[in-house]
Amino acid sequence: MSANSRLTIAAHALAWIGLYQRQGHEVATSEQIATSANTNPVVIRRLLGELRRAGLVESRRGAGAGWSLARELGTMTLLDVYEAVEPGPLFAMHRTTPDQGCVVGYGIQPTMQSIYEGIEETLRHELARVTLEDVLRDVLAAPR
Amino acid sequence: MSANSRLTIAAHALAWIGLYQRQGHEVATSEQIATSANTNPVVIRRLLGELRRAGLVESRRGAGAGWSLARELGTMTLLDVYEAVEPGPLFAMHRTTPDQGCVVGYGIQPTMQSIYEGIEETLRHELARVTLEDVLRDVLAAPR
DNA sequence: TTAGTTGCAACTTTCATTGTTACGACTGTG
DNA sequence: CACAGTCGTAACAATGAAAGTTGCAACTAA
Repeated sequence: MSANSRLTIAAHALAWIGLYQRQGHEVATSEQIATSANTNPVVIRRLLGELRRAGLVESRRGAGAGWSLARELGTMTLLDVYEAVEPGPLFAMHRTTPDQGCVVGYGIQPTMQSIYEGIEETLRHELARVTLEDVLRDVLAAPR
Repeated sequence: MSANSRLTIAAHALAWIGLYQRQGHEVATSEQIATSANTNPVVIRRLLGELRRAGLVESRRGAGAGWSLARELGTMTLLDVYEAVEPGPLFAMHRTTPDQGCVVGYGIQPTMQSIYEGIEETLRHELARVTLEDVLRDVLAAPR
């Protein structure tokens, strides 16, 4: 599966902003976050832009600009983040329509679709059980 | 998420072979399955090759060659298929190592890793609940 | 006014999957 | 034994998504 790292990077960014704010800073810049995540600031801005549309963060422009949390980390779950940054479904159907004249080709897509929907629902429940507060706590608890 | 269709196509192929055998045929060819799935026979042979390594199907060479099930559909779950055809993890880490000098950069990977492992375990349980017999039954029950 | 940062478009790079072609290996049938 | 049909597999092209990069206009605190 060609997994992408969007969820991971988004969680990283949120935890970073949250910690930075707890240290007394107002806003964090995409440059700082990109340095921590070892990637390009534009990648971070794109991701945070999606999180802003989902109401998880806010941005300020101009000098002394940057990003801040729109809600407490404890009220944000990985499901919120997942829905903000992951567009498509977990499993894909055939890239081309299967032979509709064949019994299997005809019935396979609705069948798999319904199975996949159930599985994705379970996945959502799992993601909803973890808050970003949990993530930050675990991050800080990592042994040095 | 760039979902791929390997699990879907593999389930399609297994259901097709299973149904074909119930109609009294010994083996199914990659050509026939490819026609039903509307793809290339080599794609099917590659996938079935992975399923053979996992002990789900058998192949016969020479004239009158083709593929047959190694086990009953009722004893095969989507988890068996998933493990046979999906190599990587569901979610990826950063593509480059995050800044190990940063507290978040240092702790984020172990943290997310452990969360993802729990989620994948749940996913496996869900996949294990569905047999290929279930899939074929649903496929045949699709309204015309 | 200036410096620092976001917002965003456009493009390139990278990578996995899928699709395609080609051909040797194998084996049942006549 | 020759032949036809199919698998097994390598090599390569095509496709598409994500990530990385560059450039610059817009904005705003100082």
